[in-house]
Amino acid sequence: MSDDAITIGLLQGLEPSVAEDLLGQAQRRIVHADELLFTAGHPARAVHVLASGAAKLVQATPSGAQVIVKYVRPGEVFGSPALLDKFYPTNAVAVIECVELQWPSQYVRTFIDRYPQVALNVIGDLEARLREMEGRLRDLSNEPVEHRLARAILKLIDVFGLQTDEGVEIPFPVSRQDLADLIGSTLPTVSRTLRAWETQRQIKRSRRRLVIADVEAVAKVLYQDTASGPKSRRSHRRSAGR
Amino acid sequence: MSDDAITIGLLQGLEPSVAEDLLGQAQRRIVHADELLFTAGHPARAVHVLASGAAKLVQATPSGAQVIVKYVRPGEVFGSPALLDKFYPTNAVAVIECVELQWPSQYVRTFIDRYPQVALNVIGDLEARLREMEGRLRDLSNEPVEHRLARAILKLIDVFGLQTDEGVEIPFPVSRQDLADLIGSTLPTVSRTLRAWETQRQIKRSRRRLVIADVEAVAKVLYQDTASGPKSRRSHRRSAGR
DNA sequence: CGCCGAGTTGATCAGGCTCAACAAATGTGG
DNA sequence: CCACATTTGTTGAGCCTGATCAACTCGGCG
Repeated sequence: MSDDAITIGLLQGLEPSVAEDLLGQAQRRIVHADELLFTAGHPARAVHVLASGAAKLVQATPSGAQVIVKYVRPGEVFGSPALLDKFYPTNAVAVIECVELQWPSQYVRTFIDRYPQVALNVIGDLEARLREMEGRLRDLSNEPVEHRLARAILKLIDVFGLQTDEGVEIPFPVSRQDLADLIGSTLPTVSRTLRAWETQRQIKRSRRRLVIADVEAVAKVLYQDTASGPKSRRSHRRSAGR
Repeated sequence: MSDDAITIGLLQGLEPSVAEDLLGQAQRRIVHADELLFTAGHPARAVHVLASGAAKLVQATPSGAQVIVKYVRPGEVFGSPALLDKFYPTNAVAVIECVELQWPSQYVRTFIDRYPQVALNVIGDLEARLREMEGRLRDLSNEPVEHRLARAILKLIDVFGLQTDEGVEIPFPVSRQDLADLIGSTLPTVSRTLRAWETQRQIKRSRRRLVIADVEAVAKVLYQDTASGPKSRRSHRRSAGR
């Protein structure tokens, strides 16, 4: 590939020459941090993939609150509503400088007609997102804030984490508000929880970046309740299993 | 079509003869109420569509709680992980007697190669589900139980509602526990809320079915807080936009 | 060096979960 | 067809997590 070292899901399983061809057709664009890649409600005219950087898909609620639907990593397809001539359902915001590839939806559709594998690749990405959303729904329904926060951070590590000498770093700014929007909580609550972990040396912050010194310790939050009482709450939600 | 009056999303946009062909290849099966259509964790070998009836996709959490990921209506594709040789991520339970069509994943894939429109149809269904999940995530993050319940019921009406002389009926049993699992709440809370509406004549129950006498009244819950104080809570979640 | 947005932290309070006991409805057997 | 068993729904009391409000601190940037 004549490109970055990322693997573009959209092109998987295609003959190298074909992939090359499709890649050549892409519109390439640089988007700076905090700029919009696309806007909720606008007609979706193109299918998007990041070549580098990272972006978040954000939905604003009528009441002014925000929900971060997803952090997009390089290689992942987003904006696929374009294939159906729908509208973008979210804002896409670059969290650091990105290189973005775009294909006009019309073009992708004709490409799919010739190489249906492309459609399967899109289906794969959508399925993965659906699984992820199901998981988040489950968490939001049943888990306390502390667990949801731990999961969110572990997920960020898994997807974006870079090993440094200080620990694993998330290579873009993630504010407390971002984390709150990600787990359906509030800034003060996230701050408190995170602060506790910070004093326990599990996590720190260096120049606007999140650095996780002890990933295992964060994971452990999910199993043993951190400190307080040994009484597990929220147990009796359903008396008998089917 | 040689079939029920439902429209199968999977076959949209295909030549009638082609659709007929694919339909003929389907494995047809009757599933009784409360029986499993497929089981979470098992390898997904087929793509599914309901010809009639209704099913729920249910995930069990380790702690024994359940989450209803989705109610499936006739014509909708489910079990699409099969296309990628994955595992079913949920249980699928018939909520009333269903007629189910199945296509072996292998077969669907070859069919997609010939008629890529089928893949686009799957993508359409997946996108719709993703939008739905995003909405639920938003609700779960920001809305009180009462609103979530109203939304869930309105959605059920929209998808499955049948007009009767008593009002709009959901044509299969929906327990309080089901509703709780759907909105991420608990049986007692749902019961209380629903009871309040029942005494206000917005909703009743007749032989295990939910009957909504006054749909507008339920919708109104979303705008004006039902009874209590006129003070809207959860307003200050985010001070300034953007 | 002082400003400004982001983060910290305390105090307060309430939505809704938990526990628990009772009532209603559905199903079963005599 | 009625009595009992089992499941589902109702309702009360109490409490806890986490939201809200608000004041203050920190850190980066002009």
